[in-house]
Amino acid sequence: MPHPHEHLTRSPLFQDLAPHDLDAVLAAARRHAVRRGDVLFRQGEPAHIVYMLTRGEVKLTQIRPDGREVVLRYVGPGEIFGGIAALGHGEYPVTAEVAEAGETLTWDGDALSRLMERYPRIALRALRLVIDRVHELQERIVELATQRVEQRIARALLRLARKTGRKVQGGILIEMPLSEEDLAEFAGTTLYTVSRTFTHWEERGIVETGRERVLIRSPEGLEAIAEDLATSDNPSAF
Amino acid sequence: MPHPHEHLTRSPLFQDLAPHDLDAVLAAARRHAVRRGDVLFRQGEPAHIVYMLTRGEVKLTQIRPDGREVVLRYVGPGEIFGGIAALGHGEYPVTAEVAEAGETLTWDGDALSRLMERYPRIALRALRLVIDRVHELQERIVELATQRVEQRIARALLRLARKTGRKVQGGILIEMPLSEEDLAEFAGTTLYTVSRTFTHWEERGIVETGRERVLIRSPEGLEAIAEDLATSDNPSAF
DNA sequence: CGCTATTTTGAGATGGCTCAAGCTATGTGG
DNA sequence: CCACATAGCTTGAGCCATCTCAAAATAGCG
Repeated sequence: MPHPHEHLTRSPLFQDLAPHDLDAVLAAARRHAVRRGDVLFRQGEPAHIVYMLTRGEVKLTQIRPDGREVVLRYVGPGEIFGGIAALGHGEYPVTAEVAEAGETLTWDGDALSRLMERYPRIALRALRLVIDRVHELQERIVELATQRVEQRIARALLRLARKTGRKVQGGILIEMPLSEEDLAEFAGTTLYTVSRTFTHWEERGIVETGRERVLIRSPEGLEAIAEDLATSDNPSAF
Repeated sequence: MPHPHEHLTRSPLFQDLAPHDLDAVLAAARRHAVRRGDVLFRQGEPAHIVYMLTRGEVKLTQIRPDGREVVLRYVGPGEIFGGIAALGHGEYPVTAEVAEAGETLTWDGDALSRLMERYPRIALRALRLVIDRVHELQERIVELATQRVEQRIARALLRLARKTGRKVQGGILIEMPLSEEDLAEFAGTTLYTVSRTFTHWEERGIVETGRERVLIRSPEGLEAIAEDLATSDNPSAF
């Protein structure tokens, strides 16, 4: 096994802890392999456990009474999730489904609370992390309230690219199975509109898509759409 | 002057501190009267100061490049704001404007950080508060992504009623000047649609509105609309 | 090699926005 | 105290971006 602190130091949450204290944190954690499709917890369940993803990809969704699903966040390696509930109120506000196989570290919520009282820096770090999430969520609210679907899809893609994109020759590949329906639920639209948008973009050479696969050929083109700049190459399109 | 801890104990942030420690916190704070229209800070300014509102009402908005404004939150007495930025990154992500005159307590962000290291419970409390905000923001994202304008307006009103509503005979009065434009920016729509919606609701006896004034006559009616229950009294309306 | 999940495309309906214009309180200065 | 200005509210007409529903094409998977 590699250095046991490897995964922990990767997370901002534990960044300014001394190695000795990291041991204490690690000792309280458990390790689990997770597979695509696994549901780690469901919206409404009592929240006891805090997760950290070390490999893979997890999708956090909320399901409405009418069955419509909204993706609130894609979680990548090094990120914490579920903690937000386990430290706050009693229930998970979202459902966590594994989008790509990987591995998690888990803590008992109470144990983590105690660690935080002992190591206030963890609490402060956690606070900063959650604050970043607030900013991100606020940004999405503003987007949903003011932007058109095409711009929102562009932004959703760029966000995913930043998180799980890998540079390959010819563009940036989103390294996780991402269906058009997933993307629609992330951008707050329908799979039909995503499909049509992709068709247009493909004609303009901005993306290349396949079954659950997206390759961004022109990040600049996407940015331009996201920022609502006049798209000089074809102003009348759309 | 009344008991000096009065305002502090009102805030959940300092709830489980001993009186002696409260003194330390209060010593680091400054008090200011604020008037309607005052801008406490603007989006993009470097964030040094954390605010707590003890009286009045403050509106937090984000303004888009195109000039459109989105209301992200109404802050009522006892609530903290700005802290989210002062503890995290360097800039305020929103603009804070006083919607109703009142009074603030302010701290220097660094000073509060130090208080948190000294009293980890404050950090944990803060974490819980921010977590609550995350839940609220997530809820709004789901709303914006899935609900119709009428439902969103209903929910926006109910949220405001919970925060600043006062029971009067005949209903619940929102105790702050609230224009239809404000409400539109809060619900993610236009003032025209809000006006039309109010007209319908008024005909159905659900609300009573005046210049910057909203009285909710039938909270149940509003809830029904918010939950998208079939409105039995007039299913074909709208 | 057939089954199922994913994607595409068409046609049609519509919710909500935009723009334009008039209306009505509220406050202000003469 | 009145008349005028201003901010807020209402209403109409038209449009169009996006959703809905239906159906076919495609691509993996077992």
